[in-house]
Amino acid sequence: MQASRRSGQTAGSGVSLRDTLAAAGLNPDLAQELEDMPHKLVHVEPRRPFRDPGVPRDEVMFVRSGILSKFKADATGRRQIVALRFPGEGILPREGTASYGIQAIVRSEVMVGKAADFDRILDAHPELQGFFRSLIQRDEDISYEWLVNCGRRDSTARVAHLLCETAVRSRLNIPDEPLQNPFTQQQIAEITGQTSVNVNRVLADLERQGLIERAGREILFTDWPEMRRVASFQPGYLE
Amino acid sequence: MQASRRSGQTAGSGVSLRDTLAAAGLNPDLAQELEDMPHKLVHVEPRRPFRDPGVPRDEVMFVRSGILSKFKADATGRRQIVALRFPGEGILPREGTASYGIQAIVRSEVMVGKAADFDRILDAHPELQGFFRSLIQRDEDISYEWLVNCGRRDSTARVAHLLCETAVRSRLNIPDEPLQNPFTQQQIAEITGQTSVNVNRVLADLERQGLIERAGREILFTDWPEMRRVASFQPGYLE
DNA sequence: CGGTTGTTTGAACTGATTCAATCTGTGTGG
DNA sequence: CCACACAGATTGAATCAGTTCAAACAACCG
Repeated sequence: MQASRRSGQTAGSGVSLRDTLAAAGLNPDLAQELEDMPHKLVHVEPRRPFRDPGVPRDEVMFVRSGILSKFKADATGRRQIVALRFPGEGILPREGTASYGIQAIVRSEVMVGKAADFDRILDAHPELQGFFRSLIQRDEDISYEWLVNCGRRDSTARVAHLLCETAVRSRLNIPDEPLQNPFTQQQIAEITGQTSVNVNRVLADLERQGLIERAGREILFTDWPEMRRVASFQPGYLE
Repeated sequence: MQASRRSGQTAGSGVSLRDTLAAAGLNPDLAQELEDMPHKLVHVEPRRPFRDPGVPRDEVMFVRSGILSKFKADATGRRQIVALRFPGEGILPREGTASYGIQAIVRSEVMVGKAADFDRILDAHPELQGFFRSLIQRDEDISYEWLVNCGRRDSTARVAHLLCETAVRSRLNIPDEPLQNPFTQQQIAEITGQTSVNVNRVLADLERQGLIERAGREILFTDWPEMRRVASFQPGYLE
């Protein structure tokens, strides 16, 4: 990672950690120090075990490209995806074991560092705490919004809401730029708490209603205001 | 609050902040310092507006008795409760506005302090950060479990799971001690993402199956192992 | 007593699941 | 270049879990 200090570009493609942190308001020197932390750059293949539930989660992760998912399973083994991490987002280390596992949605590049190294930097710079606290609060807000989504919205709104959130978190220029939909219908089902069969019908519905157009995995938002209304999507919770 | 320094008991009933923090592993001097922070002791009436969504949340809260809920509403106004706070738990301040509102489930005593005062203590004692980080992670784990609950479990399991979690978080001695059920059926519906009518049928079902016995608001777990199985309740996520 | 809030029950309806089959696109090896 | 395998998408029919609407009932309280 040392090479990056001069060029401003780290090895591999994707989002730069330092730039992301700086853009989020962090002191550039601190951002640099975090980027210079010892770490591996891991290429994660989609839908293969990456981190299992119930094991210690003593790593910091930063997504440079692709998408990671946190998932749990109920007693009968049905999977529920409980959180996503887009490029520029990360997963903080935690005490003890994590109840959730981690898998990639699509092929992803992830920086993985040791919790011990991360904590050392955190201890040396108390002003980092407030910064990470507000990142954590955003994640909390997203969880709450997902709970509303699963608990209170009908199947169509749930899928529409996920598409809206995905578009915004992918930093798309909506509605001009099409969304390269990263999810299989099975994954959308695992996020929105339904079956893939129904997701398929809902997507067809959304297209029939003229809210989206699909070409393969590509989704174009042809009526963004109406899409937001159907999804009851208020992007405020994403900041 | 000064009076409490000597007696170890603060004004009003309920859980002591200092004792709770100390029991959670915090240095007793720090626990005392947090307890001595300027604050009001507020009595919150159930199901009346307490804190509205969309306003700044520049307060720390600590629940001494009763139960607080965080709630959101979808576009059509249907409420979803996204988190609960039992005695000994709290709500941390946050930057900007909160997307959720706060209401009491039952009459509650809540210590309410200013974020500025709280942050001052936090800044003076960096070792507090790790402590609060692990509290936040528990809340995150609970959110994730709730997502699994809403997304993947059927109506019976959802209600059963909530009852199990409530019993454990109330620190009951299960199954001997009966749970003084704090929720109306409407509130259970708002937590588990269904209608109060169905909650009523589910509760009747659970009783018919011999998993619980009800007397007014009191619930006795007559077959705790089977109850846990039906709910697929693994209390690990509560620590 | 009347008013309010919460619980219980019934009947009709509907959104989503389940199961199963078919279709499509993509990659692989012969 | 074709045959085959495989993962994902699509469709239909039957079923069912949970909603909706409406009404009755119970408990509590000033």
